[in-house]
Amino acid sequence: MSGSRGARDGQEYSLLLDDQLCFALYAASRAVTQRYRPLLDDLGLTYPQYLVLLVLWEYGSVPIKEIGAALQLDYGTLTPLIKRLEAAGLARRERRPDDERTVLVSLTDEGGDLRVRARAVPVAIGDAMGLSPEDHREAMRILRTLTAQVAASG
Amino acid sequence: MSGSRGARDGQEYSLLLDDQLCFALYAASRAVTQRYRPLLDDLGLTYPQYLVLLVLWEYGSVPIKEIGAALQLDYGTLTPLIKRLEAAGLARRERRPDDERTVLVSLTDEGGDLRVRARAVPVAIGDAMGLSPEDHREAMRILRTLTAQVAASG
DNA sequence: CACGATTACATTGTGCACAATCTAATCGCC
DNA sequence: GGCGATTAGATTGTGCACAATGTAATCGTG
Repeated sequence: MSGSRGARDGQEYSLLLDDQLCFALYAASRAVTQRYRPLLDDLGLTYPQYLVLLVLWEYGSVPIKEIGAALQLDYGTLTPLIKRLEAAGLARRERRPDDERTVLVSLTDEGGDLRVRARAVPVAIGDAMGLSPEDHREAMRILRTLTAQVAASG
Repeated sequence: MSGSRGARDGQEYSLLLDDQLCFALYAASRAVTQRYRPLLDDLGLTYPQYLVLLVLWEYGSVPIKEIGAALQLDYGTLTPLIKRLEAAGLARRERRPDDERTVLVSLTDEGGDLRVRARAVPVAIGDAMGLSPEDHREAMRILRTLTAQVAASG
């Protein structure tokens, strides 16, 4: 199991796959995304598209930059993604009149209506994760700490 | 088994981005991968390529199927990835003589040598995550629980 | 041994992620 | 008003992820 390896604060860092929190994180993230897939397929969405709609449902009309800030995604990801939402008739893109650099993304009626059908999604996912309320809270706390630390250490 | 959950035992599932553990997980995973990038760039690797090398360093000569089982990745991801490792001179691909269906992946000398330089990577990442030993253990436990539950609920 | 089923892998196509580079609109400052 | 710097966004290219489909080798059973 744990031999002589890099250590700090009594923690050991090996090159063994199963020892790595990073891999556990990466695997968990992909497993959850896969669990989302059949649910989101029914809505005609991918997981990142669903995330963009969460932002739009919450805030209404939003510049792409703010969507990127909320989701930590860049234009290279968002520009084509939002164009696909537009092609699907769920979102609209329009330049802000008083600043033509900014593209405001807003919901069509169809995109707004999807919110009702999406209500069941987080419930189903929360259920599938099968964590106790305490573990759920702990996971949120640790992941936020980790994300903040990792971002700050760059 | 823990039974049904939903909003039922005191947890609430909203459509608000910040409430969602799934998003925290997704964001944390990408943040960690980004933190890996500069470290792995020095080795000429991407994160998934690094994961494949972890498996090879640990087990030596491995069929693609087993690499996929260890990393939970399919052939569509692994076939081109391993071909890039081969093109970089780090890995070799050869058919198993007694079963020509199987492709055994093994390390070149150069791929083996990279292990020494990679030792510093998990240490740096563990350091950047900045979790206490207790939180680190808790995170591993919760993520494994979550991954197992989510996979089983499909 | 024949032959359908299975297995291991490859290929194709779509959609993220993200770095690097580019364009056009706006702002700051004189 | 003129002009360099900044800002918002688009584009291009590489590399995952993963579904769907295809192919060749092997196995199982009669």
